[in-house]
Amino acid sequence: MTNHVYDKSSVSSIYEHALKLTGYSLSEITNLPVDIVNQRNRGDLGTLIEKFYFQHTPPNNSEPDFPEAGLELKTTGLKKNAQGEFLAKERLVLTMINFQTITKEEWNSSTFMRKCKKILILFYLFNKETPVIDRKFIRKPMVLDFSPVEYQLKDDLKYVSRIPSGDLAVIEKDWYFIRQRVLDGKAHEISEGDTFYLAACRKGSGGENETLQSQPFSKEKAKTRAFSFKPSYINRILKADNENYDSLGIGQQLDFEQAVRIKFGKYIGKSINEISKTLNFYKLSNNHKGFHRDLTNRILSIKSKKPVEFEKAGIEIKTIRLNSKGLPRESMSFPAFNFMEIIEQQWEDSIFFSKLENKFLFVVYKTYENGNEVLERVFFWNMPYRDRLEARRVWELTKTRLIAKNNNLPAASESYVAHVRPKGRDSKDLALTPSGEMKVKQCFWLNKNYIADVLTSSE
DNA sequence: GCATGATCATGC
DNA sequence: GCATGATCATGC
Repeated sequence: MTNHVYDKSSVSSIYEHALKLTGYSLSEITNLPVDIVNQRNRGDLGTLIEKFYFQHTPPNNSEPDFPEAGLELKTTGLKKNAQGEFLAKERLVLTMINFQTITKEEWNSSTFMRKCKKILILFYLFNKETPVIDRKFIRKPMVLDFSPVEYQLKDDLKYVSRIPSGDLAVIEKDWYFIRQRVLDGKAHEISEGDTFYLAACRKGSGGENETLQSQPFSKEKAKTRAFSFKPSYINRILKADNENYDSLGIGQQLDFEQAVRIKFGKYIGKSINEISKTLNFYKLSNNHKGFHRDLTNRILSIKSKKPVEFEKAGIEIKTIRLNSKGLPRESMSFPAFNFMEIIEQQWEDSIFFSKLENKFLFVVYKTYENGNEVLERVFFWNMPYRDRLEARRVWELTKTRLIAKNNNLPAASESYVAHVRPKGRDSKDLALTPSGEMKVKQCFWLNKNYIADVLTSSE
């Protein structure tokens, strides 16, 4: 058994103790009681770590797990992507949102800050097949500190990762946005996609058993929610190679909406030709399929694929081109999926799922009858929950058919929201299907009629 | 060489 | 005219 070899009132001592877990799983580094090892559902890894590794019982109130040190402990799963990088498996849930009390709080003295001002994060390698006690902590833990930079007198704690003041401003604004929804009696309309880095995610069982909460300024019951960091934000923390990205300067002085307005404002209503001339960027060839997308990046004056703030917030930039009737010319494509992989996957682990959870920046160009194409409007959008359920249905249909060795995948006529279509370089860009047949790579698409409705309803 | 965002082409 | 199939250019 592990002894109390650390000081519960010291962040650095707790951190040093946590550091010794690196490279090991809980079962490797502690002698767990037999009943825990044999238990089928062993429960939450964070709780087990506190109990059996730290020999610590956290207070059952709004204090952090280690009250004397002011430190909250979190464990979170990582997974490897195709490029071999470790990515957050899911959002990092921080603390429950109390609709009754948040309306009376201010950010600096909020329940959130009281509990989460300093967070010790332990990263383990997620694998569905591996029991939680056998999951290895594959990288050094990290302490995330929400204290404003100016209050830090000395920085001798090398492991502390201070949240940059620009990010802190975004997070604070996100927090106030969520509070405002409750003040407006709209807690039931809150969605994870409303905000940028800090989100109000659903918590507890969904479906029929879901328990709903009352809210102070409306009779409507609202879903239980918790504050969380978006996976995209955790991934930025993990990589921290921000110097390779262009920044829009979003932070204390500038928020996302303002930044977008500043960048695009002067070009709204202008023709492609005019914008092209102003930015000295023209079609690179007669058949430059990505021209509008590339022009959009020029408008944002970025060289990287997207601004670093968009990377952190998980914002996807998509261009939509409308015909003279105001209808999208094309459906909207997503990355090609792997036939053999999808049949093993759960919806929540799919690429399509994570893409649809993202926020989108839609950049809309419209061609008028005289042939003039104009930058029409730019706006942020999130797919409503009910439509994500429909997209899920299409995804599940795809999976089911592939498993049944039926390669007729869902067509646009089968769903209001999404369909499956080829996404290859050419007719030779094939991939193996479960039926054994090679088939041109495919991807999920959002139907153009669906996009048309999204545009109409967001006007 | 390949993933990606996107557009082109065809047949009903 | 539209749904579906096919393919393109770019950038890393």
